[in-house]
Amino acid sequence: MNKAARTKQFIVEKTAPVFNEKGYAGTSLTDMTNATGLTKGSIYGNFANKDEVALAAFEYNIRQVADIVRQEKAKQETYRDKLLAYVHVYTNFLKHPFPVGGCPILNTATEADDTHPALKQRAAEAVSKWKDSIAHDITRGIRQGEFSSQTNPEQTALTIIAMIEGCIMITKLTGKMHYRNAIMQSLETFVNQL
Amino acid sequence: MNKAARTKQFIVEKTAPVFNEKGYAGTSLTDMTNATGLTKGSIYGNFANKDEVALAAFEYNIRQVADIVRQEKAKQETYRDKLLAYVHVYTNFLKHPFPVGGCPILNTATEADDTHPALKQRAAEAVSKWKDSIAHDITRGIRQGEFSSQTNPEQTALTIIAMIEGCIMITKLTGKMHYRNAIMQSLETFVNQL
DNA sequence: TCTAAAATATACCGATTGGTATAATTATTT
DNA sequence: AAATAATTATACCAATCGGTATATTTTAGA
Repeated sequence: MNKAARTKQFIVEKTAPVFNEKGYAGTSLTDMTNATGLTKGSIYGNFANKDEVALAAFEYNIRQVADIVRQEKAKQETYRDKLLAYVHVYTNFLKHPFPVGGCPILNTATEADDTHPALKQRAAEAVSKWKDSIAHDITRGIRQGEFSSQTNPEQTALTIIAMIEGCIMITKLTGKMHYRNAIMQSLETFVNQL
Repeated sequence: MNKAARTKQFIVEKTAPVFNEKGYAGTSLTDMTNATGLTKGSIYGNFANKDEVALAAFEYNIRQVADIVRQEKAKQETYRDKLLAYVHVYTNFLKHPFPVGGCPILNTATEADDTHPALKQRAAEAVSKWKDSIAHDITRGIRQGEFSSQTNPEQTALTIIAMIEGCIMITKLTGKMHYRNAIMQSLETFVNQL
C-alpha cells in the first residue's frame, strides 16, 4: 500500500462521517479539508472531484454497517435468530461502530434525488442487496421448517427493511429512544410470527 | 385578503414543491425566483429570510398530506377501516394531490440535521401529532371492541408510521412500485391482526 | 384623482462554492 | 546520491450563495 493509496483511504475515512451527517450537497470542500487536515490540492490530487470522494465515502459507510450485521448474523444458528440479529443491532447500535449520522442508505435516499444520480443508484443497489440477503435467509428458513411455507420471502424482507429504516428516521428526528424500542419490539413480534 | 397576503400565499404554493424536492439547503434563492417568477426583492419584501419561506412551505406540504388523510378517514365507519385508509392513500397516492417530492416529514427529517433546527422541530411535531392521531383511533377501536385489548396504541401507531415512511423511502429510491405494494400489503395484514 | 404606503425590481455586497494551474515538496527508483 | 516521478500546498479563478439598500412601480385610501 503506497502513499497515494494510504492517503486516499485516509481521506475517505475522515470525510465519510461528514458526508453521512451533512449530506453530499451539504458537505463543502472546506468541510473536507477541515476533516482531513489536508488542503484542496491534496484531495484533488487523489480524487477527480467531490463526486468521487462522496461515492467512496458512501461505500465505506455501507461497508461499516454491513460488516456489523454480518458478524452478528454469523453468531446465530437458526435463521429466525439471524433475522432477529437486525433487531438487536439496531436496538443497541450504540454498542457497535455505527457510522456517524445514522443509516447511509436513508440519508442518501432522501437527499440525492436529482443532484447525484450515481450516488442514488448505489443506494438503490444497497437496498436491493440487503433485500436479497434477507429474502435468502427466509427462503432457507422455510426449507428448514423454521418459517411457515406461506411466508413470502421478498415481501417479508422489504417489510423488515421498511420498519428498520422508518424506525431510524423517527428515532433520529424525535430523539425518543422509547419510540425506537417500541418499533423494534413490533419487528421482533413480526419476525416471530413468520 | 390583501395583495401582500395573496403574494405570500403565492410564494409558498410555488416554492413548496421545490423545497420538498431539493431540500432546504438545496433550494437557492434563484430556485425560488424561478419557481415564482418574482424577483429576490419581492420575496424578501414578504419574508424575512429563506428560513421563513422554508418553514411556511413545509407547513403547506404537511397540510396537503393531512387533508388527504383526513378526508379518506372520514369516509370510513370502523376504526379498522380508518387505519386501512392509510394503506389506500399511500398505495394510490398518485390519485391524490400529494406533494411533489414525497413525504415532507421524511424529506425534512434526513436533511435538516443541524442546518435548520426549527424545521427539524416542526417535522418532529408532525410525527408526534400523527402518532397521537393514530393512537387515538386505536384506543377508540379497542373500546368499541374492534381491536384486541392487548394492542398497545402508541407502539402500534409508531409501527404503522415506520412502515409507511420506510415504504416511501424504498419506493422512491428504487422506483419499484411492486416493492411499495408488497410493504403496503404487509401493513394491511398488520392492521387486520390488531 | 391625488397622495401616501405598500410591493416589486434593479443593482449591488461580501462570503463561499467547486475547481484548477502552478509551484514546492516529498517518495521512489536507478 | 542523483534524477525522476508522485504528491501536496499556494494562490487564484469564475460562478453562485444569501442578503440588502435603493429606486421604481403598483396598490389602496381620502
